[in-house]
Amino acid sequence: MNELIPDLNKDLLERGHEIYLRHLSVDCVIFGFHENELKVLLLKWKDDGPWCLPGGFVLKEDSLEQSATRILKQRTGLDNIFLQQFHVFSDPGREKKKELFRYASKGGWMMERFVSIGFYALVEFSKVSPQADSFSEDCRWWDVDSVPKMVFDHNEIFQRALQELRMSLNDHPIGYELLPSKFTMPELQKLYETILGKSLDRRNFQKKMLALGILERLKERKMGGAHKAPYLYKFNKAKYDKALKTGLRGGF
Amino acid sequence: MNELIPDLNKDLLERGHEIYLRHLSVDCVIFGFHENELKVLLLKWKDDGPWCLPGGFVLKEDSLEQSATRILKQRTGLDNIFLQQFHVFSDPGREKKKELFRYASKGGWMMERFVSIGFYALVEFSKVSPQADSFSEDCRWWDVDSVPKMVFDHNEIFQRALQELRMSLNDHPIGYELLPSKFTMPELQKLYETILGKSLDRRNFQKKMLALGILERLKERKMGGAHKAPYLYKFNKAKYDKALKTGLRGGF
DNA sequence: TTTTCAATGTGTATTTGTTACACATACATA
DNA sequence: TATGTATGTGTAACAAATACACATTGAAAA
Repeated sequence: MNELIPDLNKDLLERGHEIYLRHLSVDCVIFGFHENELKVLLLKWKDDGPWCLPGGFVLKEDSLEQSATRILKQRTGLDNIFLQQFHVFSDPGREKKKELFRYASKGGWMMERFVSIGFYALVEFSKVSPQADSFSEDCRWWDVDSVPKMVFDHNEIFQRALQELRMSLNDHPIGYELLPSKFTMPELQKLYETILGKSLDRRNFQKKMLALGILERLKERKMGGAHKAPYLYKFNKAKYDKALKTGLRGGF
Repeated sequence: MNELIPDLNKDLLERGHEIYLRHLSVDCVIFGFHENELKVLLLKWKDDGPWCLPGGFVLKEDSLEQSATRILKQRTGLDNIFLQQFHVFSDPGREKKKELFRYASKGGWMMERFVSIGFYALVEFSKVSPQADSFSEDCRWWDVDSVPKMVFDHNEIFQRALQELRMSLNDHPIGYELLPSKFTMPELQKLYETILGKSLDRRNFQKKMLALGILERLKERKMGGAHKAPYLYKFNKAKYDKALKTGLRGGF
């Protein structure tokens, strides 16, 4: 439980409007990469409730980004997470069967309509310790290819996040937030293949990545594997950040 | 005045929360193209108030897209406008000097904090008849290179919209909404050059555009110019729409 | 009527980037 | 010590982007 932000309880569910902006929620699609699989962190509501995206509300004095950061801190224990606003979900009928949510009373603020801002986050899998809140009985990683049916429009939000992530891959570098600081070229390639959902040519991938000029090869090699030891690489953070801002591909 | 949606008046400004979602607004960056210049449609508040982006609020039963569509209909008279959600502006301090807005009383809902969803719209200049509302004394097109200082963070919203438009140009076709149905290749090129803010090679531009396979050359030529008459083209709408959805550039 | 001018239509060589593919190397295991 | 498999590297074929030149046309000027 975070001592600064009171965790939600039944009372707060009804009086949330005293500290949160009405009608606004934030849903986070938290991506991680582990054992060559792209993962997403999901919560499960108590009493055998449905799975859902980690989400929360917007404090009256916070921006959306601050709110998302707070929510991510609660679920992952991490600060300084890569965050990207990607879409606002505002279909008036998006919250189907909300009345079944047993923690909200009929007239409470939570039963009002919510417009939700979708963020996706990229985190280093090994640094995350999934944390459930007082409404959740479980919080764990799912493979992106087999996420369960979720509440409301959360499957749609997740799919949209994945689509945005894929598209951004063509113009922006990725990996710094998802991989450990030292990694091998095959690991980086697996990350790309996993996000894109298709396999790439090993040699051409290496050429392309190196041509971006954001990688530095270390003198070490990764030992312990059953085969030839691959080189370790790290990102040149300055060049990586510049590529994040300016984009990679020229176009017109 | 729209008969379905009551125009705002002083009373409604204070009781807006009865029909609108609190804390939520929509701001629209409406782009048009005229005489080889990219234009944006701005409003000016009455009594020599500041310039601002056309905006409005979200009816309790509407999605953001429906709200933006309604606002655009009011300002331009047009239906079926190309609309693109691009960013949410939620800095708690974004509405500087809001207390100077003389139409809102101190305790009224409008003086509460607003989070604004930015949309950009592309419209055919010649079809638009700019319409002020009861709060505005002027509504007109500005060249994107010389927009005036606007209220709150509206200059930032505008710049962000322009940036998003530029970036989308690399992956998505543009022109259908901004040009008349028949246009010449030089006109299309001018549109690209204006949005990108740089000049392009005439011959290579033509090759690239034709290679996209979304254009059809007509047998007519555009007569009346002082020089050789250029061919007229039109978009193949089906292929254009497909390219809008799937994107143009392969990437990985 | 003829000439001139400026913008349009079209083609080609060069450079750059992408794709496809093959062989040598090295580490752990057997 | 031999083996298998993943890694490191190079090159030819192909496609795309760029740079650049000359012929054509219509209006306007001479």
